Order: sequence, then C-alpha cells, then structure tokens
Amino acid sequence: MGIAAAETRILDAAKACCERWGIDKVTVDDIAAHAGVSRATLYRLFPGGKDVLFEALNARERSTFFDTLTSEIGDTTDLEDLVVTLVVTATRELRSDDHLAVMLASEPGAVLSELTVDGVPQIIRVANDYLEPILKPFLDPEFAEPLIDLLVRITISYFLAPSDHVDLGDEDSARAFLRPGLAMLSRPSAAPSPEGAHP
Amino acid sequence: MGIAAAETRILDAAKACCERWGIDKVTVDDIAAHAGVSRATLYRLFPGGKDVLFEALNARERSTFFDTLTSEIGDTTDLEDLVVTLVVTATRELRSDDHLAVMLASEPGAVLSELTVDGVPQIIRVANDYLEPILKPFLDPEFAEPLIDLLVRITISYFLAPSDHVDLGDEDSARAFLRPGLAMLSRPSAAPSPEGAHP
DNA sequence: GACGGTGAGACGGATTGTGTCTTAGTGTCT
DNA sequence: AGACACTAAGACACAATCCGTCTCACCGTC
Repeated sequence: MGIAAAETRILDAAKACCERWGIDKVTVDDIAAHAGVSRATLYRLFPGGKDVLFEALNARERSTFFDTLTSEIGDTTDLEDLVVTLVVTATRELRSDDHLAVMLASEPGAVLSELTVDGVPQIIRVANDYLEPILKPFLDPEFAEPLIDLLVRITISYFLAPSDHVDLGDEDSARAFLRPGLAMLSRPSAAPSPEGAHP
Repeated sequence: MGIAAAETRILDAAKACCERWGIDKVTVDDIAAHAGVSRATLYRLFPGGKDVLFEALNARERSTFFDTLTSEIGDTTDLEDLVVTLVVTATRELRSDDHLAVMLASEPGAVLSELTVDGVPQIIRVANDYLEPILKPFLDPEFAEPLIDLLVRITISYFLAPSDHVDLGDEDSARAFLRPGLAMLSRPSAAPSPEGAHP
C-alpha cells in the first residue's frame, strides 16, 4: 500500500471514529484499529501523534469543503448565481457533516471537541478570506469587505439556528431571500446603508 | 427533588450518555454531569458505582420493554392477534432503541458493551420466560414450549437480520407471515412436525 | 440551631492512553 | 540468496483519566 493511501485511510478512520464517539473520546488505538494499521505506522506517518493527526484531518476537511465550493461555482459570472450557489452549497456541506463546523472553527494548533460560540469568529475569518477574492471583483470596492462579511455572518447564523422563514440549503428559498439585497448591489451607489438609495 | 426522581434522572442520563458515546466510553462523571447531579449523589443513590447503575438501568429497560408488551396485548384472547401484536411490538421496541437488545442480552452481573452472538441465548431465555405464561393457555401443552421457543427465535432472527421478504415490525406483513403457522395450531393434533397432520 | 440532603472537590489506587522503542515477519528489488 | 523498506505486534515508562471514597461547606426544613 502506498504511503498516501495509508494516510488517507488513517484520516478516514479518524473521521469515522470521531463521528462514532466524538473527538474527546477517541483514542489513537481506536483510529489505528479502524484504519487496519498498527500504532507504529500511525506514529510514523503522523509524527507527534494525536495532535498532528487531527491537525491534518482539519486541513483536509477544510480543503475539501472549499474545493467543493470552488468547483460548484465553476465559471459562474452572475453575481446572484454566484452568491446563491456559495450560500446553498456551504449550508448543505455544513449540514451533511456534524464535525465540519468544528473543523472550520478550530484554529491551527488547537483541537476543539465541540462547537461553541468561541469558534464562530474563526469560521467567519476563514470564510471571509476565502470569499473575498471571489466576490470582490463584483462589488463596489468601497463596500466589498463589509458586504462579504455580512453574507458570511448571515449564512453561518442560519446554519447554527435554522429559521422557519428561509432555508439557505434550498436554492429557491435562498435565492428569494438573497435577491433583494443583491438587487441593491447592482447599483453600486446604492449600497445597503440606512440612508437608502439616491438614483 | 425526590430520591426516586433523582434516580430516574440519573438512569435517563446514563441511557442518553450510552446512546451518545457507547457504553464503554461513558464515565461516571459524564452521567452525573448530564443528570445535573454531583458524583457524590450518584454514588449515594447507586452504591457500588458504575456496575450497580448499569444493572439498575438494565432492569428498568427490561421492565419497560415487557410492560409495553403486556399493555399492548391488553386483553386480547385471539391467538393470532396475540402473537402478531407480541411480535410486531417487540420488533418495533427493539428497533427503536439501539441498546435495548444489549440490555436484554446481558445477564445480571455482567455489563455488555455491544451485542454479540454470545448474548442471544440470554435474550431467548428471557423472552421464553415472559411468553410462556401468556401463550401456553392457547397451545397444545405437548408442543407449547418448543413452539414458543420457535416464535422467539424467529422474531429475534428477523430483528438481527432483516429480510426483504417480511417486516415483522409491520403488522400486515407479520400477520401474513405468521398466519400459516398459526393456522396449523388451531388443530392441536397438527403440530408442525415433519410427519405432517393426521386429521 | 440541629438535621438531612446536596455540590464541589481532594485523595490514592487502578485503569487506560500515549509516545517511543525493539523485534520479527513480509514482500520487493538486485 | 541477500539487502532493503515497510509493517504488525507488543513491551515499556510516563502521563492522563477514571473510579470510589472521603471531607467539607452550603442550603432548605423543622
């Protein structure tokens, strides 16, 4: 078996064990056993043990999360389509994996066991970093960053606390919800500020 | 808070923690915390600690399992209805609680962590003991015990290994499946033995 | 104020997990 | 055949966790 394949298997095992027992109940033996690998091999591939292993798992999950987003938007050039796809895909990904939010919430070096409000700033930061290069070209430079930040916060909020009024995992619902705000942006001078538009 | 209420809360917490982490990952602290009770209180109410606690949980789950069965059959006097209700209810109860089968499989004094084939004999024994006083009056005394035993084994087998052909958690399916065998029993002389009936 | 019940937490001992190491086994390449 | 890389298994010492018991301070009731 190739080394890369073994690493993948171990990371898969770590993920599976996490889903089964929760991160703070998993042992290295559990993971090694589930991966069909000896502890020695695990420590050789991930020198440093548990911490390094979960660090690698975090990095991988984070990557695939954003890779999925990137591949999902493809070469979309319409702002509304872009935003809707991003929000819907991210929401679905977060919902489909209980621990993904924890991964995104844990900053390098620390291993969170469950998602608390303390991790939210980290998610917001990471999501902003990802979105800015994608969305900035479509936005008035003056308001781009606060707008992207707002979009991130809205998405995360509706993930953490689903609403009866809108389902950001559903494309139609998300589009209807986001359209009014996006429509305003098509007129850069009319950024969504309390004083309203001046046509 | 009453003592009984505290005991109930602790047992509920133990059950919840088991479902969350699995029995071999749960600690007394987990249970006490989840029950909103200090370890001291837990040990006062369950002297002996973990073993005694899980013993009590086993006893309680076992009781409610059979109590549900008993209340479900009510005063049914028709053999077919009786058997169908018993089988369907038991199957549904077993399916609705992942750990119930483990509880039934663990004999007093031992605490199983997962359901293995080793526990099956215990389930069969307990189920036989419960069913015999209920079903014996309806059956030819000569064949009552082996028939009840067979019924138990069939139910357990279809729970452990669901079949595409019959769903013993569905009343119609179970009835259609059990009827032929039950019909034979309405003629006591025609017990299901290889040599067939002699009318 | 005496009293029963409780939470918080300290404690020693037992158990389990961690990270490193050695050893023996296996398959590959020369 | 022999050198080599890789691995599973497990021994080992150390650390962390857990267990069961204990003490003590606290609170509501009588």
